[in-house]
Formats: sequence, structure tokens, C-alpha cells
Amino acid sequence: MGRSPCCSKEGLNRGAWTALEDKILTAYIKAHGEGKWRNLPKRAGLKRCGKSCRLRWLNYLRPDIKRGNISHDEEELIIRLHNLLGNRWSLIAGRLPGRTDNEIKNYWNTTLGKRAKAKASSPTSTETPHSKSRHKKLTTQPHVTDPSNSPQATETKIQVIRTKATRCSSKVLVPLQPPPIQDIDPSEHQDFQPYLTNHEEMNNNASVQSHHGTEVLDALYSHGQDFLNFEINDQLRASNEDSEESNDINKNPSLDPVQPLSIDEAMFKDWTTNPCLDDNAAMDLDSLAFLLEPDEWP
DNA sequence: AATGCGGGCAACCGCTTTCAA
DNA sequence: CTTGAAAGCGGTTGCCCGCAT
Repeated sequence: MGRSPCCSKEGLNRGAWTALEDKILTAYIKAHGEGKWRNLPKRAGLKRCGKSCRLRWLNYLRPDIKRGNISHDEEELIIRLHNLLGNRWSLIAGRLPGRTDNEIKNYWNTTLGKRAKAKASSPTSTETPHSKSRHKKLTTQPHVTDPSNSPQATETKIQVIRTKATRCSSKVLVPLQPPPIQDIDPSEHQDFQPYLTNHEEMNNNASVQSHHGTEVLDALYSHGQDFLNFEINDQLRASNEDSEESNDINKNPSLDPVQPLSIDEAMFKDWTTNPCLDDNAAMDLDSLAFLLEPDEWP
């Protein structure tokens, strides 16, 4: 690809991963956990760059990866989030359980971007999101990997999404509560089944979700400014967290997660009061789409 | 049946950001 | 405060596959 290697590549494998390499990497990470990517190949006995291992794990081997077609809901969400966030693929992916930034980026570049272009040049275009071309290729499995060996082949239970922008979470810690199970119909929220079954996991990831909520809200507030450079005022947030009012939402799981959103100044100062951004509803596609396109509110 | 072409996707790259010493 | 390592990110590339000719 014409560029100098990012690290020493002597004797390292490149290109598509083999089933054996996948197995080794998966086994190693299962045993030792993620992280320390640079040392990982040596320790695991893989002839790969650490970066390559990280990418392979995050984009393909993770057990919480959702394979298969992008659903209509997901597609709409991607489009709206892209309108809002631009090419912040990792942020967009953070709102789509089981989807990776690479997958969304590819999907945009190959499908949605073109469609958007076509639509722009021909506003009367009647192509629907379910047009034939879109489904020309269904679930893709890498040819190098024996599907029977793939973790996804046997792992039908999709776990909670972990946005890769995990660093953000270290600065935002919001008290969380799992959604009341009895209030949620699992059949209608299959994408979020993990949230209904794995509270511990959800709590581990909740701060990230909350942080994304901040970004979305701030984006709305700043009307397109580069809100991702926004630095959260720690003191303000701390005072908000101390405020009884700001914690009401976390204390009151009975609040309707899709309650119409009224965006006022107080809410921007204390986004945790917004029911749409409550963790109980933060991953709900409907509520988010609702947030992004207020003129479509019923 | 053979070949060319384009689409789709996995993987790679360099830059940026974050964190710890 | 500085600096280097590690990790994250988005852009780009190259290969494979399916379709058209």
C-alpha cells in the first residue's frame, strides 16, 4: 500500500487472518483479557503486529459483534447520526449495538454514501432502503475463516456493545440503574437483549453510553459546531451530580423513556434530566431517532 | 466457458489522543 | 511539566466474489 510500516514487520504475517490465528488470538484474549496489544502477539505466539491483533479482535472476533445485514432501523440511525456527527464512525458505532466503526464506515462508503449522493442529485429518487442492490450480498464471512470455528457461529447471544471510545468513559461516571425488566418486552428489543440479561455488563458500559448522550445533546445545542472538542466542565458536572434534581431520573426508572423531549437551557446544563438520555433508554433506537429528528415527533 | 469490471469488505496505514512514568 | 508508549481513529488499499458481456 505504499506506506512505510507503522512498526517493524520483519517476519510478520500480513493480509487475511487464518482460522488458526483467530483461534489463538481469541483464546489468548479470553485467558488474559484485552489490552497490551503491543506485547500480545509475542505472548500469544502470533506473527502479527499488535495493531493488527487489536483490529482483528475489535472488528471481527469479539463475541458481541453482530453479523448480518444492517437493519432498516439501524440504517436510518446511521444516516441521522452521520448527518449529526459526520465521519465520526466510532461514535456512530457506539450507538449501534454489535456494530463496529469499520463496518459502519464500509457500509456508508459502499451503500449509504452513494445513495445519499444519488438522492442529492435526484431528490425524487424512489429507491428505498430495501432496494435490491442493498441486499445483493448478505452476511459476509471471511473466506479464510471456517465458520464452524468462528466464535460468532456458536455465539448467538449478542452481548452489550462496547464503544471503542472507551477513554471518554474514564472521565464521566454517572450513577446508573438497569432498566426495569418488567417494563421491557424482550421480543421488541432483541437488539438490546443483553441489556435485559446482563446487568453487570451494562453497568460496566453505562458511563460510555451516558457520555455519548452528552455529545448528542451538545451537538444539538451548538447547532453543528464541532461539539466533539467540547470539554466537559468537571465541576459543573460534579455539582449536577450532587443535585438531587439531576439524579431524579436515575432514581425514577418509571419515567417514560420515549417521553417527548423538550430541550431547554436547564436541560443542557444538566443533560441527565433528559429522559431520552437516561441509560434506560439511551440505547433505544426509537428514542434516539426521536431525539435526532424532532419534526417527526408524533 | 472465459474474461473484465465493479462492489463490498477486511486489513493496513499514519496521525491524533490519552495516559503513566 | 515533559515525554514516550499505547491505544484509538478515520482514510485508504487490495483482494475476492458475483455479475455482465
